[in-house]
Amino acid sequence: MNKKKTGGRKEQAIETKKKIYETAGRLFKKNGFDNVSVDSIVEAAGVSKGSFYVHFHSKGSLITALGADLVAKVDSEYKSYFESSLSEKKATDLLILFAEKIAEVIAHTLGYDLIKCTYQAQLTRTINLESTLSYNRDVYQIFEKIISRGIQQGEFRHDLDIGTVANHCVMSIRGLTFEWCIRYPDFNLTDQVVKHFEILLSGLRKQQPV
Amino acid sequence: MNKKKTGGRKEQAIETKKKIYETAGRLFKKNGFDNVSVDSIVEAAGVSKGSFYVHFHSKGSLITALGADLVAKVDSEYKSYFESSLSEKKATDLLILFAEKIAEVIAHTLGYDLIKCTYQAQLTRTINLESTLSYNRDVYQIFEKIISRGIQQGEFRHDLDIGTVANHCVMSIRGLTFEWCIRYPDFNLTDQVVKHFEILLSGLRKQQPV
DNA sequence: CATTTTGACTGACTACAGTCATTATAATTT
DNA sequence: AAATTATAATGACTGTAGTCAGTCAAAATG
Repeated sequence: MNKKKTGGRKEQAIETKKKIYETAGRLFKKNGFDNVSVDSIVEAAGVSKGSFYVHFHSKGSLITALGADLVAKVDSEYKSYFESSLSEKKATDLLILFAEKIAEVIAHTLGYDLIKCTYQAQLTRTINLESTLSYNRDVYQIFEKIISRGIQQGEFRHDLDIGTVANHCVMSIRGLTFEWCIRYPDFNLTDQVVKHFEILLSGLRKQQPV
Repeated sequence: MNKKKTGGRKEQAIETKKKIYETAGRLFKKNGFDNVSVDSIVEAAGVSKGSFYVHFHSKGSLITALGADLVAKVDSEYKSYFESSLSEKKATDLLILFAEKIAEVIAHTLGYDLIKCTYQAQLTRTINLESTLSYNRDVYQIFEKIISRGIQQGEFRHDLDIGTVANHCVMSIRGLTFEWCIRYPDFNLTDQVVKHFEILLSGLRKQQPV
């Protein structure tokens, strides 16, 4: 089954992993994540099932890896946009715009199937949490910057703990994304995220203790 | 296998369902939700596997049903507490207290295993969403009352849409609970929920547009 | 060059959730 | 009472993720 054209076991192993990864990507794209079994992947890739598990901890971790690649492609694009807009726009608007952008990427670029499978994998703990949290690290940092800018510009309260707030922003989005998954398709993620951030921004209290 | 002591097929069916339900409850309690298979339940209950699926749509829906029973037991107790405290305490404090109480019930009374399995079942859509949302209906209504009271008492802004805000409160808790599941045990649900509601209450903006 | 070690690779295997054609029998109709 | 209908119950079956003892060849060691 193995062509020995490229000598070296290391190179061969990388080749095998790539073959599984690309075959899986193709099949997932064609049939959706739920309709592709590990058996069908390894058959199409021409490797054994055991080999699959040499290279990936689980089906979920393969899906997560594919997702991470997809995220990486999109990430850089809006990251630079928001960092360059930091001084031009109001932090309030920027915060909402950013949250909205993320929601759109989740709902349309990544899509329901991928997110659902990723969230399932996280619940079954078949993937290392790090790989997911690293998705969110960039997002977290942009939130930090927007919030910190908002404080500097006197838009936001001075007593905010930037890290805590940024963290809750990320968690809010992840939470709403979970809600979106379980209510899909009767839940507009973008609308709800925007609404949520508006509430978060303005608070409920009538008078602000400054 | 079936004793005919109680005549009537209906009664017999109810008996069978109860037997499965109680056996499952016992086994889950002993071994945890992840370590009990449908096979082991039906074997211990002395019924066939097919019979299990006559009475329950899936393993997840059985677990959800058990959870609903557990929730029902706890619910009434704190429900009355919060409704009776409505006029005595500040809405702000009550909102945080209530959110905290829910977090505690989730983390300690219901527990990680149950919640995780329920969330998994929701993602795989093996249960009807209604059964879960009905958990949250009571919670939702208490949030509505607290918020509405807060508006009346002049504590909260008048332009709030009560339904929307109450809904986002429920979603925040569910979202943070999901986060708790994937980070368990390195995430203190109660602390994070309280923190989140504090941010939600006070908002980020320095000045409140009233 | 000969030997040992490493680790990629294999595929039959297990464990599990969920399905379905079939059977048995209580309830209903004639 | 006999025939019909409805449905609870059955268990062998399917499809799937993940495992593991064993194979084999490349790399390291002497």
